[in-house]
Amino acid sequence: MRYSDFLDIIDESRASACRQVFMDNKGTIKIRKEKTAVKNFEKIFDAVFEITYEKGFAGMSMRDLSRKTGLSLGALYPYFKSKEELLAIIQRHGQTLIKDVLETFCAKHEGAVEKLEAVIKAHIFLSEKARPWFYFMFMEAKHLNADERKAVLETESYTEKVLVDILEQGERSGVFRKQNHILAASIIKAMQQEWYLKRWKYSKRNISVDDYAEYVLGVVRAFCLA
Amino acid sequence: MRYSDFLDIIDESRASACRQVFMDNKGTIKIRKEKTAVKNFEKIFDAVFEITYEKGFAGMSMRDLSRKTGLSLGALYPYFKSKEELLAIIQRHGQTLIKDVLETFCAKHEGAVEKLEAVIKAHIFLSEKARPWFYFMFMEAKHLNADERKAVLETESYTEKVLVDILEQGERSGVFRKQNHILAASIIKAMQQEWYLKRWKYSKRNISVDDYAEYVLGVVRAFCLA
DNA sequence: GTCTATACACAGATAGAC
DNA sequence: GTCTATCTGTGTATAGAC
Repeated sequence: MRYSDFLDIIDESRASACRQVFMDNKGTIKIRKEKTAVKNFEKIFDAVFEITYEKGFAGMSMRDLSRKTGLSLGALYPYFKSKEELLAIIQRHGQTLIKDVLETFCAKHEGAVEKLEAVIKAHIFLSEKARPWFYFMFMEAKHLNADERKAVLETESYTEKVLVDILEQGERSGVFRKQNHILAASIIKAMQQEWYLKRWKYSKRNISVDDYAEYVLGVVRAFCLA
Repeated sequence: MRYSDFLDIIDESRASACRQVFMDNKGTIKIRKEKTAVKNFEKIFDAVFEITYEKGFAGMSMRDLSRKTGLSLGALYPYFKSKEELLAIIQRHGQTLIKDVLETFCAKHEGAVEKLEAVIKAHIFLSEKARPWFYFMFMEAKHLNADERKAVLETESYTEKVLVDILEQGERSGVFRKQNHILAASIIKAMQQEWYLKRWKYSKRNISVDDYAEYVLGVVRAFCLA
């Protein structure tokens, strides 16, 4: 699977993400018209990611956000009831995104080797497609309140468990070697994370997401295959 | 080399770090007595790391810092002329720490394999010894001004280059296989980073720094050795 | 839905007594 | 060296006109 194949399979666009956010938060969002909401959420999220990449979420003032989106301070609040809530909205959507994609690609294969490769690549490709979202989720998780933070840890455990289960399945069927699968899964996750945390390094060096994903799979084969 | 051996070789303690900071910043620090300065810098750094781990550096107010250190607001400023300067002091010291340790352990070996293993372990062990420092450096680099930020990127390039040079040396002497050494170095750095970014995961699971370092070396051998 | 104007809490930083 | 008191700017959030 290459990145272009991945894009054909999942239809993840900025607009669809914003529509999803609108549906999931109808309770707190004061805006009634979907079209308006989607259009402005696009502006808002883009602005949040851009400003936050520079100075962090805590360092972003609502005035910064107002300036960058072109919406006034007063016009922002109908979209989220507080700055804290805005953070939570972004984090929650990111988590469902990850879970949905992993489930989709897990279900596509039976054999452990194929399943592992699909799941690893899907995660890297999703983080490429929604790079600012992933970067934001990682860097700003600490600013969530206790409950939301717990949800992040649960997603973290979930994605690790997906990998561990596949590795165990492969050990039983003899394709993967016997080893500490938790450590193996952690290393895999570390390599996936590298892609969206240090993206600038790879852009500068013309290393594409396909290059990177293939390299990671080579490493994984080297230390997992029996 | 095990973690305990590493500790015998480098004499890195909280007090020695604070003494170094005091010496390196005599120009801006208003306190004259070394003993006082070291004692309070220990309190200050501990407090910064603890508060920042919870809410980030931008989210830490000087009043938070005052409360946690037990020093009044007015008593803090003689130690650094602004909050921004406090951030820079911590980042600068962290960078010299990394460079010094890498140089020390690079010089200890001739062969590429031994050199690579020593350098990888030294970095992981240093990040274990100064864990909060490393975590802080990574998470708060974005709040530096342009010049200090450039210095961080240079340290990043430097540590990567150390690895690439060793991999190339080993390729020439036939012990490492021919491959994209930049990607190899990046993956190694990603695994090192994992240790201090997700430390809680490993504490919870009773995986020691020696366990982790050995596992990483196993992975490295699997995809680097000829 | 979006605007302007504003409430009021809290930030970083300093002055000057001890 | 460290304290308390305070200056001044900026933060989030809301009210009410359009």
